[in-house]
Amino acid sequence: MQDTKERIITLAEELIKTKGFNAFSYKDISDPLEIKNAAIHYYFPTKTDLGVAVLEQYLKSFTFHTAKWAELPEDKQLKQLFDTFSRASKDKFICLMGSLSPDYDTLQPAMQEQVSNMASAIVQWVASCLERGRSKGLFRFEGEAYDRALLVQSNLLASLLLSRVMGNKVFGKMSSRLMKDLLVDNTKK
Amino acid sequence: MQDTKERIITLAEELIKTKGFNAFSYKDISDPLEIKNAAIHYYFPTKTDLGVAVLEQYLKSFTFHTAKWAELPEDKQLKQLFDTFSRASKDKFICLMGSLSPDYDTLQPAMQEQVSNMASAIVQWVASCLERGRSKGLFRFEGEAYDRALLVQSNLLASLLLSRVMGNKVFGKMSSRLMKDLLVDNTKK
DNA sequence: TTTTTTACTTACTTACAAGTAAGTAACTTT
DNA sequence: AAAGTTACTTACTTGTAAGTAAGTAAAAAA
Repeated sequence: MQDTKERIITLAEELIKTKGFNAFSYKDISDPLEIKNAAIHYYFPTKTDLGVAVLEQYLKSFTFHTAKWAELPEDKQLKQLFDTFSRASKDKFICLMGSLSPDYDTLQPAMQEQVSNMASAIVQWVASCLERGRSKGLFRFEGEAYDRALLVQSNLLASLLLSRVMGNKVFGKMSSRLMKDLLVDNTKK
Repeated sequence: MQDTKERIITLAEELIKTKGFNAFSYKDISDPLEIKNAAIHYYFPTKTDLGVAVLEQYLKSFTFHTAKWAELPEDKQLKQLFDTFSRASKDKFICLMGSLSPDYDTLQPAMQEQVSNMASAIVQWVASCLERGRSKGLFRFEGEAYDRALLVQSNLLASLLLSRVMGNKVFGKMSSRLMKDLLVDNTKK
Protein backbone atom coordinates (compact mmCIF):
# COMPACT_ATOMS: atom_id res chain seq x y z
CA MET A 1 0.00 0.00 0.00
CA GLN A 2 1.78 3.07 -1.31
CA ASP A 3 -1.55 4.65 -0.54
CA THR A 4 -0.67 5.57 3.04
CA LYS A 5 2.48 7.37 1.94
CA GLU A 6 0.56 9.48 -0.54
CA ARG A 7 -2.16 10.24 1.96
CA ILE A 8 0.47 11.42 4.43
CA ILE A 9 1.95 13.77 1.84
CA THR A 10 -1.43 15.10 0.80
CA LEU A 11 -2.51 15.75 4.37
CA ALA A 12 0.85 17.30 5.24
CA GLU A 13 0.45 19.72 2.34
CA GLU A 14 -2.99 20.73 3.58
CA LEU A 15 -1.64 21.23 7.08
CA ILE A 16 1.18 23.43 5.81
CA LYS A 17 -1.42 25.49 3.96
CA THR A 18 -3.67 25.85 7.00
CA LYS A 19 -1.49 25.78 10.13
CA GLY A 20 2.06 26.18 8.83
CA PHE A 21 4.98 23.76 8.80
CA ASN A 22 6.16 24.34 12.35
CA ALA A 23 2.66 24.47 13.81
CA PHE A 24 1.42 21.08 12.66
CA SER A 25 2.41 17.89 14.43
CA TYR A 26 2.50 14.21 13.53
CA LYS A 27 -0.66 13.77 15.56
CA ASP A 28 -2.48 16.02 13.08
CA ILE A 29 -1.65 13.40 10.47
CA SER A 30 -1.80 10.15 12.43
CA ASP A 31 -5.22 10.80 13.98
CA PRO A 32 -7.28 11.42 10.82
CA LEU A 33 -5.46 8.67 8.88
CA GLU A 34 -5.90 6.30 11.85
CA ILE A 35 -2.26 5.29 11.96
CA LYS A 36 0.41 5.71 14.63
CA ASN A 37 2.99 8.49 14.53
CA ALA A 38 5.70 5.86 14.06
CA ALA A 39 4.09 4.96 10.74
CA ILE A 40 4.87 8.48 9.51
CA HIS A 41 8.47 8.09 10.63
CA TYR A 42 8.60 4.82 8.72
CA TYR A 43 8.05 6.68 5.45
CA PHE A 44 9.62 10.00 6.46
CA PRO A 45 12.34 9.61 9.09
CA THR A 46 12.30 13.33 9.90
CA LYS A 47 9.79 16.14 9.49
CA THR A 48 12.18 17.69 6.99
CA ASP A 49 11.95 14.56 4.84
CA LEU A 50 8.18 14.94 4.87
CA GLY A 51 8.40 18.62 4.00
CA VAL A 52 10.75 17.92 1.12
CA ALA A 53 8.39 15.24 -0.19
CA VAL A 54 5.48 17.70 -0.09
CA LEU A 55 7.50 20.23 -2.07
CA GLU A 56 8.67 17.65 -4.61
CA GLN A 57 5.10 16.56 -5.20
CA TYR A 58 3.96 20.15 -5.54
CA LEU A 59 6.67 20.97 -8.06
CA LYS A 60 5.79 17.92 -10.13
CA SER A 61 2.15 18.87 -10.07
CA PHE A 62 2.95 22.48 -10.98
CA THR A 63 5.08 21.36 -13.92
CA PHE A 64 2.37 18.95 -15.03
CA HIS A 65 -0.42 21.53 -14.92
CA THR A 66 1.48 24.34 -16.59
CA ALA A 67 2.49 21.92 -19.35
CA LYS A 68 -1.18 21.10 -19.86
CA TRP A 69 -1.97 24.80 -20.25
CA ALA A 70 0.84 25.42 -22.73
CA GLU A 71 -1.42 25.46 -25.81
CA LEU A 72 -3.73 28.12 -24.42
CA PRO A 73 -3.22 31.81 -25.17
CA GLU A 74 -1.15 33.41 -22.44
CA ASP A 75 -3.98 35.38 -20.88
CA LYS A 76 -5.92 32.14 -20.42
CA GLN A 77 -2.84 30.45 -18.98
CA LEU A 78 -2.46 33.18 -16.39
CA LYS A 79 -6.19 32.93 -15.69
CA GLN A 80 -5.65 29.24 -14.87
CA LEU A 81 -3.07 30.21 -12.27
CA PHE A 82 -5.41 32.82 -10.82
CA ASP A 83 -8.14 30.17 -10.64
CA THR A 84 -5.99 27.87 -8.53
CA PHE A 85 -5.54 30.73 -6.09
CA SER A 86 -9.24 31.50 -6.18
CA ARG A 87 -9.99 27.90 -5.21
CA ALA A 88 -7.42 28.09 -2.42
CA SER A 89 -9.08 31.26 -1.17
CA LYS A 90 -12.45 29.53 -1.02
CA ASP A 91 -10.94 26.60 0.91
CA LYS A 92 -9.28 29.04 3.33
CA PHE A 93 -5.90 27.73 2.25
CA ILE A 94 -2.86 29.87 1.74
CA CYS A 95 -0.25 28.79 -0.79
CA LEU A 96 2.94 26.90 0.03
CA MET A 97 5.09 29.96 -0.67
CA GLY A 98 2.94 32.12 1.58
CA SER A 99 3.19 29.57 4.33
CA LEU A 100 6.82 28.50 4.07
CA SER A 101 8.62 31.72 3.20
CA PRO A 102 8.01 33.35 6.60
CA ASP A 103 9.36 30.20 8.28
CA TYR A 104 12.30 30.00 5.87
CA ASP A 105 14.98 30.74 8.47
CA THR A 106 13.67 28.00 10.77
CA LEU A 107 13.77 25.35 8.03
CA GLN A 108 16.62 22.94 7.49
CA PRO A 109 18.82 23.39 4.40
CA ALA A 110 17.19 20.54 2.45
CA MET A 111 13.79 22.21 2.75
CA GLN A 112 15.13 25.71 2.18
CA GLU A 113 16.53 24.54 -1.11
CA GLN A 114 13.19 23.08 -2.21
CA VAL A 115 11.40 26.28 -1.22
CA SER A 116 13.85 28.29 -3.30
CA ASN A 117 13.37 25.93 -6.23
CA MET A 118 9.63 26.32 -5.98
CA ALA A 119 9.88 30.12 -5.86
CA SER A 120 12.12 30.21 -8.92
CA ALA A 121 9.93 27.79 -10.85
CA ILE A 122 6.78 29.81 -10.27
CA VAL A 123 8.33 33.19 -11.00
CA GLN A 124 10.06 31.85 -14.09
CA TRP A 125 6.84 30.44 -15.42
CA VAL A 126 4.91 33.65 -14.79
CA ALA A 127 7.70 35.69 -16.33
CA SER A 128 7.78 33.75 -19.58
CA CYS A 129 3.99 33.68 -19.73
CA LEU A 130 3.91 37.48 -19.35
CA GLU A 131 6.71 38.01 -21.84
CA ARG A 132 5.11 35.91 -24.55
CA GLY A 133 1.69 37.35 -23.79
CA ARG A 134 2.99 40.90 -24.11
CA SER A 135 4.71 40.26 -27.40
CA LYS A 136 1.43 38.83 -28.72
CA GLY A 137 -0.40 41.96 -27.57
CA LEU A 138 -2.42 40.16 -24.89
CA PHE A 139 -0.77 41.85 -21.93
CA ARG A 140 0.35 45.39 -21.27
CA PHE A 141 2.87 46.27 -18.59
CA GLU A 142 6.00 48.35 -18.11
CA GLY A 143 9.43 47.03 -17.30
CA GLU A 144 10.97 43.60 -17.48
CA ALA A 145 8.71 40.57 -17.48
CA TYR A 146 10.71 39.01 -14.65
CA ASP A 147 10.20 42.00 -12.36
CA ARG A 148 6.52 42.06 -13.22
CA ALA A 149 6.31 38.34 -12.47
CA LEU A 150 7.70 38.98 -9.01
CA LEU A 151 4.96 41.50 -8.37
CA VAL A 152 2.23 39.24 -9.72
CA GLN A 153 3.44 36.27 -7.69
CA SER A 154 3.57 38.55 -4.64
CA ASN A 155 0.06 39.74 -5.13
CA LEU A 156 -1.36 36.26 -5.54
CA LEU A 157 0.50 34.96 -2.50
CA ALA A 158 -0.44 37.91 -0.32
CA SER A 159 -4.04 38.03 -1.50
CA LEU A 160 -4.55 34.71 0.31
CA LEU A 161 -2.81 36.02 3.41
CA LEU A 162 -4.79 39.25 3.51
CA SER A 163 -8.05 37.44 2.79
CA ARG A 164 -7.55 35.37 5.90
CA VAL A 165 -7.08 38.44 8.01
CA MET A 166 -9.43 40.93 6.36
CA GLY A 167 -12.15 38.68 4.99
CA ASN A 168 -12.72 36.86 1.76
CA LYS A 169 -13.93 39.84 -0.26
CA VAL A 170 -10.32 41.01 -0.39
CA PHE A 171 -9.30 38.18 -2.70
CA GLY A 172 -11.79 39.17 -5.37
CA LYS A 173 -10.86 42.83 -5.17
CA MET A 174 -7.18 42.12 -5.51
CA SER A 175 -7.26 39.47 -8.20
CA SER A 176 -9.67 41.34 -10.44
CA ARG A 177 -7.70 44.59 -10.15
CA LEU A 178 -4.48 42.70 -10.85
CA MET A 179 -5.89 41.01 -13.94
CA LYS A 180 -7.35 44.26 -15.28
CA ASP A 181 -3.96 45.92 -14.91
CA LEU A 182 -2.32 43.28 -17.05
CA LEU A 183 -4.92 42.70 -19.74
CA VAL A 184 -5.04 44.75 -22.86
CA ASP A 185 -8.63 45.84 -22.86
CA ASN A 186 -10.48 43.87 -25.51
CA THR A 187 -13.95 44.93 -24.43
CA LYS A 188 -13.88 48.26 -26.26
CA LYS A 189 -17.08 48.98 -28.13
CA MET B 1 12.25 49.40 36.06
CA GLN B 2 9.65 49.45 33.30
CA ASP B 3 12.73 48.92 31.18
CA THR B 4 12.57 45.12 31.30
CA LYS B 5 8.98 45.11 30.08
CA GLU B 6 9.86 47.27 27.10
CA ARG B 7 12.90 45.19 26.28
CA ILE B 8 10.75 42.06 26.32
CA ILE B 9 8.30 43.63 23.87
CA THR B 10 11.04 44.89 21.57
CA LEU B 11 12.80 41.54 21.50
CA ALA B 12 9.51 39.69 20.99
CA GLU B 13 8.78 41.88 17.99
CA GLU B 14 12.16 41.06 16.49
CA LEU B 15 11.60 37.37 17.10
CA ILE B 16 8.21 37.49 15.38
CA LYS B 17 9.89 39.18 12.42
CA THR B 18 12.69 36.61 12.23
CA LYS B 19 11.34 33.26 13.48
CA GLY B 20 7.58 33.73 13.65
CA PHE B 21 5.21 33.87 16.60
CA ASN B 22 4.79 30.12 17.09
CA ALA B 23 8.45 29.36 16.48
CA PHE B 24 10.00 31.57 19.15
CA SER B 25 10.03 30.56 22.80
CA TYR B 26 10.40 32.34 26.11
CA LYS B 27 13.97 31.10 26.24
CA ASP B 28 14.73 33.19 23.13
CA ILE B 29 13.82 36.21 25.25
CA SER B 30 15.01 35.23 28.72
CA ASP B 31 18.52 34.20 27.64
CA PRO B 32 19.64 37.40 25.90
CA LEU B 33 17.96 39.62 28.51
CA GLU B 34 19.48 37.51 31.30
CA ILE B 35 16.23 36.99 33.13
CA LYS B 36 14.20 33.86 33.92
CA ASN B 37 11.23 32.78 31.85
CA ALA B 38 8.99 33.41 34.88
CA ALA B 39 9.93 37.09 34.63
CA ILE B 40 8.26 37.21 31.23
CA HIS B 41 5.15 35.59 32.67
CA TYR B 42 5.18 38.23 35.39
CA TYR B 43 4.61 40.94 32.79
CA PHE B 44 2.74 38.83 30.23
CA PRO B 45 0.83 35.93 31.81
CA THR B 46 0.38 34.22 28.45
CA LYS B 47 2.17 34.34 25.12
CA THR B 48 -0.98 35.86 23.64
CA ASP B 49 -0.69 38.76 26.10
CA LEU B 50 2.84 39.33 24.86
CA GLY B 51 1.75 39.15 21.24
CA VAL B 52 -1.04 41.63 21.83
CA ALA B 53 1.42 44.01 23.52
CA VAL B 54 3.76 43.80 20.54
CA LEU B 55 0.92 44.65 18.18
CA GLU B 56 -0.33 47.50 20.35
CA GLN B 57 3.14 49.00 20.43
CA TYR B 58 3.49 48.58 16.67
CA LEU B 59 0.18 50.26 15.99
CA LYS B 60 1.08 53.18 18.22
CA SER B 61 4.41 53.54 16.48
CA PHE B 62 2.78 53.32 13.04
CA THR B 63 0.26 56.01 13.96
CA PHE B 64 3.02 58.20 15.38
CA HIS B 65 5.24 57.92 12.32
CA THR B 66 2.54 58.42 9.73
CA ALA B 67 1.37 61.48 11.65
CA LYS B 68 4.90 62.85 11.47
CA TRP B 69 4.90 62.42 7.68
CA ALA B 70 1.53 64.09 7.22
CA GLU B 71 2.96 67.39 6.00
CA LEU B 72 5.02 65.81 3.22
CA PRO B 73 3.69 65.47 -0.31
CA GLU B 74 2.06 62.06 -0.76
CA ASP B 75 4.77 60.59 -2.95
CA LYS B 76 7.30 61.35 -0.23
CA GLN B 77 5.01 59.86 2.40
CA LEU B 78 4.76 56.63 0.46
CA LYS B 79 8.52 56.72 -0.01
CA GLN B 80 8.89 56.80 3.78
CA LEU B 81 6.85 53.63 4.03
CA PHE B 82 8.96 51.98 1.33
CA ASP B 83 12.07 52.99 3.24
CA THR B 84 10.93 51.22 6.38
CA PHE B 85 10.55 48.06 4.32
CA SER B 86 13.92 48.63 2.71
CA ARG B 87 15.52 48.77 6.14
CA ALA B 88 13.68 45.61 7.17
CA SER B 89 14.97 43.91 4.06
CA LYS B 90 18.54 44.81 4.93
CA ASP B 91 18.08 43.48 8.49
CA LYS B 92 16.60 40.25 7.08
CA PHE B 93 13.36 41.01 8.89
CA ILE B 94 9.96 40.38 7.47
CA CYS B 95 7.07 42.59 8.54
CA LEU B 96 4.56 41.72 11.25
CA MET B 97 1.79 41.19 8.71
CA GLY B 98 3.98 38.89 6.65
CA SER B 99 4.85 36.90 9.72
CA LEU B 100 1.50 36.79 11.52
CA SER B 101 -1.01 36.43 8.70
CA PRO B 102 0.09 32.89 7.75
CA ASP B 103 -0.26 31.88 11.41
CA TYR B 104 -3.59 33.68 11.76
CA ASP B 105 -5.68 30.53 12.25
CA THR B 106 -3.40 29.32 15.05
CA LEU B 107 -3.64 32.59 16.99
CA GLN B 108 -6.06 33.21 19.82
CA PRO B 109 -8.96 35.63 19.22
CA ALA B 110 -7.34 38.51 21.12
CA MET B 111 -4.34 38.41 18.82
CA GLN B 112 -6.38 37.79 15.68
CA GLU B 113 -8.28 40.96 16.41
CA GLN B 114 -5.07 42.98 16.77
CA VAL B 115 -3.71 41.54 13.54
CA SER B 116 -6.91 42.53 11.75
CA ASN B 117 -6.70 46.01 13.24
CA MET B 118 -3.14 46.36 12.05
CA ALA B 119 -4.03 45.20 8.55
CA SER B 120 -6.89 47.67 8.30
CA ALA B 121 -4.82 50.53 9.67
CA ILE B 122 -2.04 50.03 7.15
CA VAL B 123 -4.30 49.54 4.15
CA GLN B 124 -6.42 52.52 5.15
CA TRP B 125 -3.40 54.74 5.45
CA VAL B 126 -1.99 53.65 2.09
CA ALA B 127 -5.40 54.07 0.47
CA SER B 128 -5.86 57.64 1.62
CA CYS B 129 -2.27 58.49 0.76
CA LEU B 130 -2.79 57.15 -2.76
CA GLU B 131 -6.15 58.87 -3.16
CA ARG B 132 -4.86 62.29 -2.13
CA GLY B 133 -1.69 61.80 -4.13
CA ARG B 134 -3.64 60.94 -7.25
CA SER B 135 -5.93 63.92 -6.96
CA LYS B 136 -2.84 66.15 -6.68
CA GLY B 137 -1.39 64.55 -9.80
CA LEU B 138 1.48 62.87 -7.99
CA PHE B 139 0.28 59.30 -8.55
CA ARG B 140 -1.29 57.55 -11.51
CA PHE B 141 -3.21 54.31 -11.17
CA GLU B 142 -6.46 52.74 -12.31
CA GLY B 143 -9.32 51.70 -10.09
CA GLU B 144 -10.22 52.49 -6.52
CA ALA B 145 -7.51 53.68 -4.16
CA TYR B 146 -8.47 51.04 -1.61
CA ASP B 147 -8.00 48.18 -4.07
CA ARG B 148 -4.70 49.66 -5.16
CA ALA B 149 -3.64 49.96 -1.53
CA LEU B 150 -4.30 46.25 -1.05
CA LEU B 151 -1.98 45.49 -3.95
CA VAL B 152 0.74 47.85 -2.74
CA GLN B 153 0.59 46.49 0.80
CA SER B 154 0.75 42.98 -0.67
CA ASN B 155 3.78 43.77 -2.72
CA LEU B 156 5.67 45.32 0.17
CA LEU B 157 4.84 42.46 2.49
CA ALA B 158 5.70 39.78 -0.04
CA SER B 159 8.85 41.52 -1.25
CA LEU B 160 10.37 40.76 2.16
CA LEU B 161 9.19 37.16 2.01
CA LEU B 162 10.51 36.57 -1.50
CA SER B 163 13.79 38.33 -0.70
CA ARG B 164 14.41 35.83 2.05
CA VAL B 165 13.90 32.94 -0.29
CA MET B 166 15.31 34.28 -3.56
CA GLY B 167 17.99 36.66 -2.36
CA ASN B 168 18.12 40.30 -1.45
CA LYS B 169 18.26 41.66 -5.01
CA VAL B 170 14.57 40.82 -5.30
CA PHE B 171 13.58 43.58 -2.89
CA GLY B 172 15.16 46.29 -5.00
CA LYS B 173 13.65 44.97 -8.20
CA MET B 174 10.17 44.83 -6.74
CA SER B 175 10.11 48.08 -4.83
CA SER B 176 11.56 50.15 -7.65
CA ARG B 177 9.15 48.66 -10.20
CA LEU B 178 6.26 49.24 -7.82
CA MET B 179 7.18 52.86 -7.21
CA LYS B 180 7.69 53.56 -10.92
CA ASP B 181 4.24 52.15 -11.62
CA LEU B 182 2.65 54.58 -9.22
CA LEU B 183 4.62 57.75 -9.84
CA VAL B 184 3.62 60.23 -12.49
CA ASP B 185 6.84 60.58 -14.40
CA ASN B 186 8.32 63.96 -13.53
CA THR B 187 11.70 63.29 -15.16
CA LYS B 188 10.56 64.18 -18.67
CA LYS B 189 13.04 66.37 -20.48
C1' DT C 1 9.20 51.88 61.24
C1' DT C 2 6.12 48.59 59.85
C1' DT C 3 3.52 47.25 55.84
C1' DT C 4 2.77 46.75 51.21
C1' DT C 5 4.01 46.58 46.56
C1' DT C 6 7.22 45.76 42.81
C1' DA C 7 10.12 43.01 40.31
C1' DC C 8 11.62 39.46 40.03
C1' DT C 9 13.86 34.03 41.06
C1' DT C 10 13.60 29.12 42.33
C1' DA C 11 11.82 25.15 41.44
C1' DC C 12 8.43 22.96 39.72
C1' DT C 13 4.28 20.82 36.63
C1' DT C 14 1.93 19.43 32.63
C1' DA C 15 1.72 18.71 28.01
C1' DC C 16 3.21 17.57 23.82
C1' DA C 17 6.67 17.48 20.22
C1' DA C 18 9.98 14.65 17.30
C1' DG C 19 12.13 10.61 17.09
C1' DT C 20 13.53 5.50 18.05
C1' DA C 21 14.16 0.44 19.18
C1' DA C 22 12.13 -3.68 19.05
C1' DG C 23 8.53 -6.45 17.78
C1' DT C 24 4.88 -8.55 14.53
C1' DA C 25 1.57 -9.97 11.00
C1' DA C 26 1.12 -10.47 6.26
C1' DC C 27 2.86 -10.78 1.92
C1' DT C 28 6.92 -11.85 -1.52
C1' DT C 29 10.64 -14.09 -3.07
C1' DT C 30 13.65 -18.08 -3.27
C1' DA D 1 8.56 -24.36 3.04
C1' DA D 2 11.97 -21.18 4.67
C1' DA D 3 13.82 -16.68 4.53
C1' DG D 4 13.47 -12.19 3.72
C1' DT D 5 10.92 -7.82 3.08
C1' DT D 6 7.08 -4.57 3.73
C1' DA D 7 4.17 -2.00 6.42
C1' DC D 8 3.28 -1.08 10.06
C1' DT D 9 2.38 -1.06 15.96
C1' DT D 10 3.82 -0.91 20.83
C1' DA D 11 6.06 1.32 24.01
C1' DC D 12 9.31 4.14 25.00
C1' DT D 13 13.01 8.33 25.32
C1' DT D 14 14.46 12.91 25.18
C1' DG D 15 13.77 17.55 24.76
C1' DT D 16 11.39 21.63 25.18
C1' DA D 17 7.33 24.45 25.43
C1' DA D 18 4.06 27.29 28.21
C1' DG D 19 2.73 28.11 32.49
C1' DT D 20 2.53 28.28 37.91
C1' DA D 21 3.10 28.44 43.07
C1' DA D 22 5.76 29.99 46.50
C1' DG D 23 9.42 32.59 48.03
C1' DT D 24 12.55 36.94 48.41
C1' DA D 25 15.15 41.28 48.28
C1' DA D 26 14.63 45.99 47.58
C1' DA D 27 11.97 50.04 47.12
C1' DA D 28 7.81 52.80 48.17
C1' DA D 29 3.94 53.99 51.00
C1' DA D 30 1.65 54.24 55.46
